[in-house]
This record gives sequence, structure tokens and C-alpha cells, in this order.
Amino acid sequence: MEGSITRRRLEPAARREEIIRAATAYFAEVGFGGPTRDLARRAGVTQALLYKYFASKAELREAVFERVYLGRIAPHWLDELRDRTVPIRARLCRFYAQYTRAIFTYEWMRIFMWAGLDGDALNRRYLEHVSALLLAPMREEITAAAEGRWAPGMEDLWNLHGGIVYLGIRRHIYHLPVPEDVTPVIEAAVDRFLGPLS
Amino acid sequence: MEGSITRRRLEPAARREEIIRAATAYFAEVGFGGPTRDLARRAGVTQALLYKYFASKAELREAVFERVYLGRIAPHWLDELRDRTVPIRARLCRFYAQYTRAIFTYEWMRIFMWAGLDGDALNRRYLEHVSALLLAPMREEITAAAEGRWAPGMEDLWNLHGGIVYLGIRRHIYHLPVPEDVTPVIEAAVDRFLGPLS
DNA sequence: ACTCTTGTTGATCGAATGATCACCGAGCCC
DNA sequence: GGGCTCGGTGATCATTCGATCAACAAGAGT
Repeated sequence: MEGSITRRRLEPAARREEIIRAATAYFAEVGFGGPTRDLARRAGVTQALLYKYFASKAELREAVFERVYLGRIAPHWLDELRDRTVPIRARLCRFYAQYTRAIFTYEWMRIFMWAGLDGDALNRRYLEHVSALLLAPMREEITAAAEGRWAPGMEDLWNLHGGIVYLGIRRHIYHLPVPEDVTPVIEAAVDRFLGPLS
Repeated sequence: MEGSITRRRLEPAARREEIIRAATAYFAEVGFGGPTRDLARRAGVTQALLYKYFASKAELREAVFERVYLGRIAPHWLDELRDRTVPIRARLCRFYAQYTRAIFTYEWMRIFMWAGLDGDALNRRYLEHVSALLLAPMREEITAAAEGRWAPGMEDLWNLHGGIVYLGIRRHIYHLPVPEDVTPVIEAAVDRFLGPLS
């Protein structure tokens, strides 16, 4: 009666990746305070095995962070934001369509929020990145497009950004119903933001 | 050598209130997973005493929720939102000035977020309250003020709301620098939202 | 088919956690 | 000022936690 629970041997790299994958989903759901035993069960391995691949729970947490944060911001977004052959409205709409597609996932939204509450430094680093490499250029482009008629402040851009990000928060943090396709909501927000420029 | 640590007797009601006060600050900071021993130390009492006033940690958590949620939304806000003798712009600005003054506190913002991640049902109830009793009336008033020229959808109002609430998230969850006085930011957001109506 | 490597496990340790209980003593009453 | 009430404490229990270790066995090499 050897059950279907066969103990399979995986290559270290593959197993490590599998654990990180499971840990990402697990921590996203219950937070970093969740016990390693539950995590191990969901990963389909023993709790002891976790410590063959990660020296401590904190190290596993770091690995999850690395996996989640790395490459979340695509470099070409900035190039496209700065492409003045395209109308400013289209650039902003396109950017936020791509950006929300990248971050509006259960795992990213929740891990980012858990880490934020925990006071993790990576959060602030990420958001300073957003500010300097995305919002500030957007501000420049809008100012240029306005041709002297208007120059938004950084707080205005944070306001635009927050209004859109809040969609993901409602959806994945608060579990509230949110439109499946956020594109029209984003377009309306961009239109209101640009006003006469749109 | 009787140290300054004098064991004072308090009336049950006062002690209970004191514990809830300390628990609110403590849970806001570290989340509901924080050990009761640390909480007791910060409350200036023994860990055992907590269980004289609350049968379990979950019950203490509920008491904190009740204290934090209760009376957070002032009924007269709705009346003021509906007072059509006042211009719509002034009504919205005034409301969000009051609303942010009420919820932009370290404790409210963080406990609300911890509870949201924990999937607490009170969060959704609160936000449905916001939707039905604040955003929906705002939508009606704006529609009336527009006199047929514009009728915003609920998602538009969530967008306005989220952009403003995100100020508090940046401040108290992510510990990012945010303007001390949020009034001008709110006014700018309301102006952009109302557009020509403003 | 046999062996050897090493990915994987079950058992277990010490510390920390939520919760309990017998006992102490501050402060009011007479 | 002696006694009584009950708010408060120290000690402790049963669990659960992160982490460790000797031992097992899957699977490649020969």
C-alpha cells in the first residue's frame, strides 16, 4: 500500500525554486509570521528540508523578496514614457496598463503590503525607485506637453498613481469586487488628470 | 528601597480601557501576531492580568477593533455632503479634510491594513459602508451639480477616494515623507476630478 | 545487480507562545 | 487598626515554534 506520496528527488536548483514558489504564495496569503511547517506541507516537502536550502526563515523570506521584486519594473516603460512622438495621454494610459498588469497580482500586492507593514527597507527603496524613475519622468513629460500652461507637482502624480494602485489594494488586500478590465478606469483617471490636455 | 514600580489598583473599567489603549498602539505597530508578553509590558501590567479582562487574545483583538472602528464615520458628514446650498467643490474638499483628519492616524491606518490582510470581515463591512453611505451620495451630488453634463460612475469615485487615501498609506504604512498639510493636495485632486464643474 | 552520492526524512531540542491557577497585598469598611 | 475584598502577580502548563541531526533511500554511475 505505497500511497501516491512518492518521495521524489529533485535537482537542488529545481527544489529550491519550487520552495521559493510555494513560499511566495504562502507568505502572500498568511504573512511572514506563518509557521514553516504549514509552508512545508504546501510545498510538498518536510519542514526539515527547508533548512537544507535556507539557513533560516529570514533567509527564505529574503529569497522570496528577491524573486518578487526583481525585474518588476521593465526598463522599456521609461523609454516609452519619454517617446514624444506619441501623445501624452496615450503614453500614460499605455504605461499604467502595463504597470497594473505587472503588479496587480495576489502575490505581489500582498507581499508588498506585508513587507510595508513590517517596515522592510526594500519597500521604501522600491517606491523611491517608482518616484524617481517613473513619476518624475511622467511629470516632466506632462509639463512639456502642457507647454507652459501647467506643471504638476510630485504630489499630484502620487495622487494619480495612488488612485490607480488603490484598485489593486481593493481587489487583493480587501477582497472587494473590482472591474475585471481596469483599462477604462485608468483611461478615465488619466483624462481627468490631464484635463484640457487630454 | 521601594522602587517606583508601585502596584496600583485600578477600577476594572479603567484598567480594561488602559489595556485596550495599549493593545491598539501595540497591534498597530507589530500586527496581531505580536506576543502578549510584550503587549503586557507596554501596558504596564503582567501578562496574566490580560486574561482577567479578556478570555483570549482573539477577544482582546475584537475589543481593539470595536474601539478603532466605532464612531469613525461621523453621521453629519453625510448631511454636509448633501447640503446643496454649498458648492459641490467646497463640500467635497470639506468632507475629505474631515475624513482624512479622522483616519490618517498611525493606529487606524495600520490596524485597518493588518485586518485587511488578515481577511477580517469588518474591513469589507466598513468599506461597503464607505461605498454606500459616502461615495454613492457624493456621486449623486456631483451628478446633480453637473446638471446632466456628466455622471461619474462608482469606479470614478473609488479612484478619487483611493488617490486621497493613498496619502495615508504612504505615510503610515510605507513610512514615506508626505506633506504635513494634505489640504492643498486634496483640493487639487477634487479640482481635477470635477474638471469644468469646479 | 551493486555501490556510492546526496536529496530527503522522522525524531527531537530549546525557546517562545497562549492560557491557567494558587497566592499575595493594596485599599476600603467598620 | 484589624479584617475583608478583589485587583494583581509569579510560577507553571501544554503547545507550537524555528532549527538541528542522525539515518534513510532514490537514482546515477559502473
